[in-house]
Amino acid sequence: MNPGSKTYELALLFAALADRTRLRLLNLMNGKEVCVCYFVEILQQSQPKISRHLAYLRRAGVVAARREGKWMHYRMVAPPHAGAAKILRQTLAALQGEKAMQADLARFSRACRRPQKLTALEGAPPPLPVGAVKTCGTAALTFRR
Amino acid sequence: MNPGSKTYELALLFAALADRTRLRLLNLMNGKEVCVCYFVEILQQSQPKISRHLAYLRRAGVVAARREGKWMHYRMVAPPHAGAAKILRQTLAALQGEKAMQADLARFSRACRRPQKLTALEGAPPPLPVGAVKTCGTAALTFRR
DNA sequence: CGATTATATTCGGCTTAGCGTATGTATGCC
DNA sequence: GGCATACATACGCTAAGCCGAATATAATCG
Repeated sequence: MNPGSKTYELALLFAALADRTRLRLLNLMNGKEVCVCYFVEILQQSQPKISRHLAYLRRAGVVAARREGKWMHYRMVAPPHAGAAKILRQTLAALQGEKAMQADLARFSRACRRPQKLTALEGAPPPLPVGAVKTCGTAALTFRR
Repeated sequence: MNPGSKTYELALLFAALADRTRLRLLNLMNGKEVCVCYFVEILQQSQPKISRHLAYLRRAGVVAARREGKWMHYRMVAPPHAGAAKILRQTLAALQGEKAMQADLARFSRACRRPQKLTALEGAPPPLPVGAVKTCGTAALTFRR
């Protein structure tokens, strides 16, 4: 299959990436599968707002969701288009250079280390590296650190 | 200077790329400086529409313009952010795989070879490879805001 | 000067995005 | 069943994008 012959709309990927909140979400999902409650806690944004942006990413085919009881886990999905996947990888790499993104990740690992300090995360399932969970078909993405 | 420490908004670049017409324009500008009349002719879109999208790209800092008499030439400019520049390059490379983009380029070179066949391009300055034109620093533009 | 050419901007309408708020839905627990 | 939790979606709003049509600007030409 020639990856260039597919009529994949690159513009749709860019529309999905054209929002700061969504970039922050993707940065947090880089390499792991994350529960929604973590996004709400780390980004300090309202739950409906987080959920709406996750839905946007899901409709754009950039992420996939998995239910585990009450909780929903989100992970990145490799775009079928090779060029799009490369752009996404490049984007994640660029985000890692931003101080705000690094701060998000720092808050994230802090929350993971001491979930008891955040009552909002009591009993919440911890994030797992992508691949550690059976994802029933949809390919997950592993971006290098 | 750490390229990642700058507060460059990646989301703005993605917003600029999140439109099919603008991607086509960028694809045509890849490596050369192009006169607006060529865009109108190749894309077969109205002149105001082309001009508006070029203005969008200009405001996003992705392209720059140079006036030559009646004509305006547009060229791409490298984003100051290293990661953004990489993403832009990657995007251009991905576009080259699309058949529609290849068709645009084919129409382009055909128009360049026989400008007399297209009365709309009679006397229009031909596109030039980037670097072949003196761009006079930043003073190339005289747009009112 | 006026006329023409090339390009830019404005205007009005339509569509969509993004937000806060409220409400719906799915699951688990008693 | 009833209730709580975790998340998703609908609603109403404002802002912005995109478009065609009309108009403005800038340079050239006679």
